[in-house]
Amino acid sequence: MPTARTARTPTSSTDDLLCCAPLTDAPVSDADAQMLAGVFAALGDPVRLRLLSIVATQGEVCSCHLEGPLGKSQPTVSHHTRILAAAGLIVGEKRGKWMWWRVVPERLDALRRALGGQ
Amino acid sequence: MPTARTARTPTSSTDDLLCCAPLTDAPVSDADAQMLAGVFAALGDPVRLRLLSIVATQGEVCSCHLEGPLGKSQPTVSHHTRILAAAGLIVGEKRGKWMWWRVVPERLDALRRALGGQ
DNA sequence: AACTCCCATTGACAAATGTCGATATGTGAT
DNA sequence: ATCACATATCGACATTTGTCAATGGGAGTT
Repeated sequence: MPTARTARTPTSSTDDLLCCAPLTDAPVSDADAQMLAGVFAALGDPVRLRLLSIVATQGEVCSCHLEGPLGKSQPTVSHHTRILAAAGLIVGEKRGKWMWWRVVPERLDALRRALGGQ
Repeated sequence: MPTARTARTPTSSTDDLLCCAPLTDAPVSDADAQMLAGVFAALGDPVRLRLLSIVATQGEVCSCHLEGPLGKSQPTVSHHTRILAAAGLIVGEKRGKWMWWRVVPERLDALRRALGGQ
């Protein structure tokens, strides 16, 4: 059995509030891995990625405007918005009959930080 | 039915070689969504996140050093390394009996860019 | 009131996924 | 050649996941 190599400096400075330290700096904890995996899993579906991208570029979109571009049924769209919202990637606000969705930029920032690389 | 809001400038400058334009700039294409979702799905499992984090911090790790920390069987570890490698997040090199894994930083960079946010 | 529209929830189903035991392949040492 | 060990693959299984039809609950309109 060989021995390990080239260990890097574990520069875990200040864990940011939104998420966890970069996973390239130190082995991610079990709890952090659980939470992070949940967010990445939310992005691990092409329909949800397109949904998120549409909301991000439009700024604010109601569910009724997603059914068409995504080519999915209304329950399916609702399903995906719920998952993205549970992951903290989008938030919804009900105004009248319509549900307006927008992205949470801080969440995307936190994800980018979690991916390390500075 | 309401109308869309605050469309942002679609500044898709030059699609970088490794991946796609930031999904916050313009609606991601169907093909790009498919590919991106595959990579994110690879990160959407806590065991794989811990595996990747261990490899990233150690610099180079052989499979035999992952079984213990991950608390998973040898076939399961092999399964996860295969998925991460297929996603282009790690690469393996066989030296003697051992398989050495290391991360592909460019792939993480591409992912961070895909998440947009400057 | 009744009607229409938007959205969430439920139930069902096929498909994909994570896990492990058993087995196969390959490498190095004796 | 034989043995020991590291890894990959196969088969099986339970669980999760993506999808839609059907239904229910609100909100606005007539």
